[in-house]
Amino acid sequence: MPLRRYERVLKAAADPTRVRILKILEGGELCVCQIIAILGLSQSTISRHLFLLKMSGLVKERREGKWIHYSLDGSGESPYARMMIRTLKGWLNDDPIVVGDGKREAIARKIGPVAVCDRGMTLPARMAEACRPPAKHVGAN
Amino acid sequence: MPLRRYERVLKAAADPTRVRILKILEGGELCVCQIIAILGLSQSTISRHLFLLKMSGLVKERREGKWIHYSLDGSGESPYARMMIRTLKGWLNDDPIVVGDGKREAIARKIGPVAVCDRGMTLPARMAEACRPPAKHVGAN
DNA sequence: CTTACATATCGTCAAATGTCAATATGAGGA
DNA sequence: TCCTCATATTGACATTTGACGATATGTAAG
Repeated sequence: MPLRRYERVLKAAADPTRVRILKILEGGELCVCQIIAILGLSQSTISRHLFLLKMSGLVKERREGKWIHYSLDGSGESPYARMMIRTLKGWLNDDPIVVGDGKREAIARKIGPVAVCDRGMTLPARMAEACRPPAKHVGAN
Repeated sequence: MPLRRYERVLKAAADPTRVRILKILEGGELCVCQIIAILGLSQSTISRHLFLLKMSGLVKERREGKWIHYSLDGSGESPYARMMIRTLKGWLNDDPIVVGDGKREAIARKIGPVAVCDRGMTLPARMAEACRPPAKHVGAN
């Protein structure tokens, strides 16, 4: 039933936190701990969002030892995920929240997953203070 | 704030009832009473959905005396609504619910808004019985 | 087979969402 | 003006959703 599939993809892409995840994944795969550090939300919250994104076919996972790396997918048979991923690349690039995430994404990529996990899934304060930590609930912005 | 605008459009388009409205509007404008008759939901429910669709820029309204006609919009400055409307035209066309709506849509267009309203916002039983009335909550299907 | 650690799942709570019945609004006609 | 009728708005209620802390799972290392 296509409507169900459509609904899952659209609902997955409609949530602000999940779009933020999709946007930072545009730069390539990231491990869960990096995503947690970038968005500043709890580990269980991020895990749940990743699950929903995976169910909709928007992202895929890759195990590497203890770490799990997520990346954009859109290779499934449903056209919805593919279209959303492609379209999103041209959207929201000047949104302040997305820009802030991008800065923290750069830091997380530079220091790598291991360093992020060692730090308890946070980014170095001095490097990250330039870009304010994200609001707990995006809706508040 | 683009993320807000994006969220409003995506959330509007993600709801099954609202997609159904968008799909039947692809055939041209319809008055509220026709939409009520086609979807088989309460008048207040339809009115609320139309409001959300209007706020997101996906539909626009046109008064004509007592009647208000809704049609697809997507002419606003935000690219989100425009893209969604264009993309949706190629999607869900073989979904059973959308197909059923299409049959009732044809009936509603044939007999016109006045006849639909006179009948208390329902379609002629004999003509409509071929296509089962829609489930109250789409999710049940 | 333990320990340590990255991630997933569960339980709970508050907020948002969808639906309906009832009521309000507002335009046309008597 | 008053009535009728198409649509909008409100209030109540159930369901869904997103957040978190606590706990479970599973892999790597010792």
